[in-house]
Amino acid sequence: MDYSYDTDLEELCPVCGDKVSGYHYGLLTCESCKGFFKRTVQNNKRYTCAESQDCNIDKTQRKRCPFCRFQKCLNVGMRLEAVRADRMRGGRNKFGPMYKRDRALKQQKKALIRASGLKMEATPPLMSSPQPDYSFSTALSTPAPKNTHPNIGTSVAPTDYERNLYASSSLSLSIPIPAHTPLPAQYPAYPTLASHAIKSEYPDHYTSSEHYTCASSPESVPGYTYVDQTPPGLTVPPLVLEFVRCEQDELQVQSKISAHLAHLQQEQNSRSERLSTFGLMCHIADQTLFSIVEWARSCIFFKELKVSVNTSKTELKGYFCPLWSVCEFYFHIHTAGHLCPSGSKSQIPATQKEAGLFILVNNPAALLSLTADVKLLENQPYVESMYEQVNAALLEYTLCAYPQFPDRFSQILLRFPELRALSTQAEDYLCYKHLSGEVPCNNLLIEMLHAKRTCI
DNA sequence: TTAGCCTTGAGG
DNA sequence: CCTCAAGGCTAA
Repeated sequence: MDYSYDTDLEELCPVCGDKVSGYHYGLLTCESCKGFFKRTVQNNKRYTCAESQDCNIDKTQRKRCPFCRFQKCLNVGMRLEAVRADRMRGGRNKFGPMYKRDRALKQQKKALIRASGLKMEATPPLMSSPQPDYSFSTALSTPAPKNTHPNIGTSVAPTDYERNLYASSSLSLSIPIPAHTPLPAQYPAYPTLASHAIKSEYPDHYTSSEHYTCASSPESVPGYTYVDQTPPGLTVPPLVLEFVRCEQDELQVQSKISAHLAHLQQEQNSRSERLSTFGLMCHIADQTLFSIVEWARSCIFFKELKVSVNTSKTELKGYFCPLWSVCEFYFHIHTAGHLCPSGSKSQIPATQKEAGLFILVNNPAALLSLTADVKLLENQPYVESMYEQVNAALLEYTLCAYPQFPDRFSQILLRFPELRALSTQAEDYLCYKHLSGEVPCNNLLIEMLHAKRTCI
């Protein structure tokens, strides 16, 4: 058996890129960053940066600027509260279940990629490439002979940058393994933002609050199963696989949101006039949107379109429409199921099963939702070809993953009008709130809304 | 101060 | 029992 796919997925320390030695203080890191983080927090160390607080941290330079190294530790999501105040050794902390879940997700992803890699060698899956110039392989900058299906598992060597992207996984890895296999599909694909406060294990030197809000309460995570093997008969289209690979690391996204909420909580405590619940929701939505933009930037199609948060407003204008579509799609999926206050009316998805249907194919489906805006784009042929490819991949995937539900694909497509109606409602509501001055300043949501309305 | 290796101990 | 993430130790 060829396990070379494993090395593609081998984890690198998100702080310095060194080899990971296990879960430390909230996520997978190397031994040295673990030690560094521990020393810093335990001894309440304060560093200063000799440069402009944006030093590059990698394996060779990590010793140069402890300030930026610690900053990066926090940014990638290492948890202060995992450092023990009483210095007790051994045992387990409340992050245990979180680590376990993360392991299970990674395992699943690995199995999926490996299985489909092996499959592809045997039988190249179908995929339409109406315009060879814009084929998937072109998007990956690897020339592929005409009429030969590109095999991303073997023919494409990812760049270091891409390797890093692949190394981290899953904002919402939820590629289904067919119905008979027990799967964590019942899990929220996105952290449940329960307002569950856990007590810090360490007296707080870094924030004024004694409590941190945990994005997902680890002890409330229900049981799940490891999936060591992808069931036979499942062929995952390379494109879907590519989406799986470029998904973001769920633990990191989780802890970023958690850190953001802790920060907000702190601000709330010190501010004279507090944010409304709606204002808080806007902040959370903003955080989510940032993650989406990050995802979009790593997505091969958007890479081709050179989407960047740094591109100028005019440049962005053209891309905001599709980007917005993706965002609204994500936003609704993630908010509908997990962020909406209980009792609030959420039209999608109606049942758990449907929730699964949506979440499971969210990336290709998000791209499919571009269709309505295709005409507004400059690089129309490219987008159209991309649409075709995503379409074909999703169709193929649903047919393979759910052979017992041959109309799954059309079911998904049928949901789009509903989604669009919902997002229009959400936009109107947001506009109304914005006009009445209730949306916090510098809100990315509003910025995107503006961009969208001006470009239509 | 760093980072590789060692010891510990709750939870499975 | 075993696992594995905490803290501890120590040579460079």
